[in-house]
Amino acid sequence: MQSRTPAPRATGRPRSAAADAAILAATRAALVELGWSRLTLSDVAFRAGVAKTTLYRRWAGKNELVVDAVAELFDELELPDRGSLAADVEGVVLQFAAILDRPEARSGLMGAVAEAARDDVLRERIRASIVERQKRLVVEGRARAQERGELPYEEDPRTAARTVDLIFDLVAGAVVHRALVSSEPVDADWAVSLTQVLLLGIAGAAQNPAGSV
Amino acid sequence: MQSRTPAPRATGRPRSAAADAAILAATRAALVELGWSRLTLSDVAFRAGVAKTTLYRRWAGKNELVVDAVAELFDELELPDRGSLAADVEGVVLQFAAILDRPEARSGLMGAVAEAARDDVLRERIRASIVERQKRLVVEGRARAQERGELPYEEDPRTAARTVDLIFDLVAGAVVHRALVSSEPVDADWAVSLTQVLLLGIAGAAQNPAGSV
DNA sequence: CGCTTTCGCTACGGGTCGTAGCGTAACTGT
DNA sequence: ACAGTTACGCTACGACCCGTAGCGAAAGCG
Repeated sequence: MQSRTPAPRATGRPRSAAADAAILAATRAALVELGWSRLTLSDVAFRAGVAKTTLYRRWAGKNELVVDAVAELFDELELPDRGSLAADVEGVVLQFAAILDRPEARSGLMGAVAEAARDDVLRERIRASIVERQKRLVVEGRARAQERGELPYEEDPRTAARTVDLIFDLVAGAVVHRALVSSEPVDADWAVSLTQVLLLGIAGAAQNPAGSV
Repeated sequence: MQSRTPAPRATGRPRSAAADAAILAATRAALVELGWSRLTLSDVAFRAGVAKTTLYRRWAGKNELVVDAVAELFDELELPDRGSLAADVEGVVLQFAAILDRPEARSGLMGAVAEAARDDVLRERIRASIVERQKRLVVEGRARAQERGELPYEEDPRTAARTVDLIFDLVAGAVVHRALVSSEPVDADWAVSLTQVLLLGIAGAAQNPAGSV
């Protein structure tokens, strides 16, 4: 979320926090109207009502700016206790899908990931500000399921971390792939089917025909 | 794979098939060296040894060109019979990961998906030439597992198609997300863990500690 | 009230875009 | 063999955006 200022100096004129918010909002608006490739920093600066040079003082370039602008979208993800692991998974899947339905998330997220293929610093920035922000939901839901007795406890913290990572990539990856690559809708039915496979496995899900409507 | 020529005319000078191959190869080379954003059509034309105008005669723009260039990468995916559903899944996951390890696939695929957020035609092109090309592997592996008795047959073709789509998005999405978003390695251990969750579900995989090494 | 940093503004060279125009090359049908 | 048709290579063009530099003014701190 932080622009890239290493340390806020104690002296001199402070940076306008309002400008930061305006710039990030303008970036999202530009993503909606123009998409990734046509988005220009000149345009963002105009929309935000700041000078173009101010933008370059805070962000190294388009990639970093968009990552920060998109990362904020995932702040609205929550995980209310819906009573069961299955219900929790279905809920978060639909929430996540709603975010990915917004054009600023689609083009911004994928554009940033594309650029990260050749930029180690950007890749780490994505991992820190987007991936970690979402992964907390898995940790939370998992702990809750363990309290309910729906999932076993894992003693070794390394094994536990690996499980969390796996579940996260499975769920988030499936939703992203379905919505953005396969271009098919993530609706309630699909969320139910996904959850069944996740909890029971492929064969188990086929026996229980709840996903077939 | 086809450029965009609606119908090959019977008269006049035919288009050079060699030029097509050279252009697509040059596109991949440019993706490796420059990435998505710095790739220019002028550069691709120079690498391929053709005039820039030739490029614009065959493809509408960068997006379409890259989709075609990247789609060819997935032709090398195969599904040899490894004896069990689990082994088949693990094998294809590692194959898929090997492709996604190549920089031309990383930046090209994600860049195209990013642009597809605001381009219906491009989205359909991705679906047709990349998604469908991969989905055949799921259909094949599934049929094989049904013959082995590892998976139940589904009579309703609509239900069956939905299952295939779900499994495809789960596996492909998980691999893509792990490799490109989470930026963590897709190795044999992870492939085993993924397969276990897919076949047995989360709880079932935790009981069988094969993925913990 | 000096010191420091940010901000808005203007201007600049450099690069890419996508297209137009022309002469030439390649292939087809009569 | 010849006319018809299409693809190709080449050059040139205006338009746009990039990222930076330089300036005076504004906003905090001691």
